[in-house]
Amino acid sequence: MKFSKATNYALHTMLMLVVASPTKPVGVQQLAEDQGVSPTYLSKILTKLVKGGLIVSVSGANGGYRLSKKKDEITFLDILHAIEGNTSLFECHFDHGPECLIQQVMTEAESKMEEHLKSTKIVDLARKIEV
Amino acid sequence: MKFSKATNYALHTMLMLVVASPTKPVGVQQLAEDQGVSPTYLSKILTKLVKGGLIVSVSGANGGYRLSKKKDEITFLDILHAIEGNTSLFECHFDHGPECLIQQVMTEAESKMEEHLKSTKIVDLARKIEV
DNA sequence: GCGTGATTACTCGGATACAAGATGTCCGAGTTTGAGCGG
DNA sequence: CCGCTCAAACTCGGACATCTTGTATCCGAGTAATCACGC
Repeated sequence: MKFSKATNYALHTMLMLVVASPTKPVGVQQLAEDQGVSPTYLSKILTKLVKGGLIVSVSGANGGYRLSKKKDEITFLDILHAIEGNTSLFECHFDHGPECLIQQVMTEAESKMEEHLKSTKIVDLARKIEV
Repeated sequence: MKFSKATNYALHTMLMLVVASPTKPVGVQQLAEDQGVSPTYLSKILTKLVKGGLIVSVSGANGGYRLSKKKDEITFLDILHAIEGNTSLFECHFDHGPECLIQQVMTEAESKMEEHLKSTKIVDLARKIEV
């Protein structure tokens, strides 16, 4: 039970894209170099962000990735769900009655975390950095 | 990023032990049978709970496992930490400055979840069941 | 009846096996930009 | 100067390779209760 490295890469990449120019795409090579990752692997992660609707890819020369929408709409939770999937962290596999009490508690706990991730946007961090 | 099945087994086992008699130990075979798991595997999980100080094992005939302390002290978080370890869920591997802003947000979110797990005790569920 | 030994019912720990997911790498295919070249 | 072609710079997607982790099984060792047997 840990967040994957891919999540870490995705979060940092998104932060870079928010700081960067909104019109000009940033190449995967530069993003990868800044984080010390291979470009091919990073592109796999970014593909998930594309499918999640957070960024768009611009192919061809001078291509790369840029944000797909207004940057003040992107929350941490959006990124997490794009990478890790949006399934529940805990799933009781038994079939003891309609509702497992343990499941309920775990789901509530998860919601507490998600609430916080939903209320925090990356652009907030970007502002702190730019100061 | 998911809680393991072992966590599910551990939580349900702890619930059974809380409901059971506090003096008489419960055998692994019965616990395993109730959950449809192999006894040998479940014993591995319970060993973690023993090391975590939540339960004690009684060897020999009529042996098994029982709670090690007052049952109204055992929280969900105790069990989770015993099984999953008590390391942070998210760890930024870069060394960009003393504190990673992303790390801070993730740690805060995790704390929200842990707060809830810490404030919920298994005995609360046991009371609901016995009604 | 009582002690002693054997049997039985348990847990414990290590070794092992298997499956799935995370983490990367490699390569071919498609796409756009831009340079070069001929008219 | 214009248009065409071609190379270069990109991303995209699938197919692998590897490593770690979760899940699970098997077996021998130790331990305590119980039963059997002999005194």
